[in-house]
Amino acid sequence: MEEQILASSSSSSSSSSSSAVAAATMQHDLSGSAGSGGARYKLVAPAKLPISRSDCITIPPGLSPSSFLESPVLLSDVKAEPSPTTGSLIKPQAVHASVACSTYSATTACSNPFDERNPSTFEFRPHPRSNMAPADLDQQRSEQSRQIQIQYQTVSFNSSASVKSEMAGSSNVLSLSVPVHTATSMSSSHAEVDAEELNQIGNPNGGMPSGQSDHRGVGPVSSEDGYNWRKYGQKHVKGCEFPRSYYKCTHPNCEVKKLFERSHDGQITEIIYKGTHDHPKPQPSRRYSSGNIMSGQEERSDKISSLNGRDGKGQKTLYIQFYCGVIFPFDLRINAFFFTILDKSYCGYGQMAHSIEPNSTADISPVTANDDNLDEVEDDDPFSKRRYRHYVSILWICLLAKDTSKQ
DNA sequence: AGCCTTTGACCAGCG
DNA sequence: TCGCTGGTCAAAGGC
Repeated sequence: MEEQILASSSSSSSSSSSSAVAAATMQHDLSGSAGSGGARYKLVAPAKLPISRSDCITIPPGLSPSSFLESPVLLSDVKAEPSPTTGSLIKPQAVHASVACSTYSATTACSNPFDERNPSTFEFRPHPRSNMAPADLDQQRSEQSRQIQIQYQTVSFNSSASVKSEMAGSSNVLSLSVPVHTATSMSSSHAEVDAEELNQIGNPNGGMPSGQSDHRGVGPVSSEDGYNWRKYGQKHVKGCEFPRSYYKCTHPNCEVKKLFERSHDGQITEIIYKGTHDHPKPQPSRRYSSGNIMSGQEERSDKISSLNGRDGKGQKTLYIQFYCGVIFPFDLRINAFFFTILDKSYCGYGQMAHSIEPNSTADISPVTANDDNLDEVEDDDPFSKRRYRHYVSILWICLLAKDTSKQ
């Protein structure tokens, strides 16, 4: 099998490209961080990216992701909904392109509105339209000292569809390094890569099966790229600070392998994919088993029900997962929008830890797009301009939270 | 029972 | 041939 490392260190051309970027800018620079004492990562610049910032949908200054919640959305079942990126619809080229562009800009929007200076972390600012009671707001203000924070997990951008096609043409091996700021209290800091859409795109946690440094059996430590992987070896490679783990795709006759290096604190420092899946992603057989995908209704209700949980210390830990998607008025005949999740990894996965007094009645209500917008979708006039005013809109969804407190 | 991780041993390529 | 290295195998054990 011809194998070749793509996106390996640093092609100068990529570093000069403004679009190349994302991944590069999110990489921790290893070479110069020897004295930092922090996590060190191999610098693996992305391959040349065919997309450029200017070509993409851009988010005007001052516009927060929450603004996109104005977009109409049909989100009864995100997973099942046919859409250009779920693979259940044949995607017109134009639409495909817009997905790729939106992907990029969405990523940009993810970091910028929260903290442009530090793409790795941002503060979570509850949406003003959230159904938080005034008392809750007061409490929220009073607790600024323990402000809700989300550790934002950055991932490489070379997982755009455009990149995929370029990569697929030249090699079936992808190597990338991803700095991942994992939530220390949860093994499931994960970003997800739609591997079926993006084929072989590395994802830190994403592809992370239960690693040896994970707490086995605790939390979703699954193959977040949608495929199932089995670890078949681990080796400490010379020159590498951390051991390298070897994984195989568990699908019969699938020869795809992936390697990744993981630091002691759980951070993924390098991922290498070898081969290409010649099979669709397996259906998740159980929660967290593969890609932690459940039906939208099921997942939401599950997370909603968990919102009120607290641990023994009165600490309430919420895990908020951001989704970013594109809405396509794909089929006017059936009066339906198709919401396509662009991949959570583009948007980040964050942990929000929020302290709530045991006796407090304050509960944080999730900022959901679907709640606000379903009514809009149910507009009487199926062809109203209002309905389709956002022909292609980026939508941010805060898909509720997961509480890790013991029930 | 099945699937997974762990881990030492084994194998192949290379200088 | 030998030693080194990266990759893989497979038994054992956990979940």
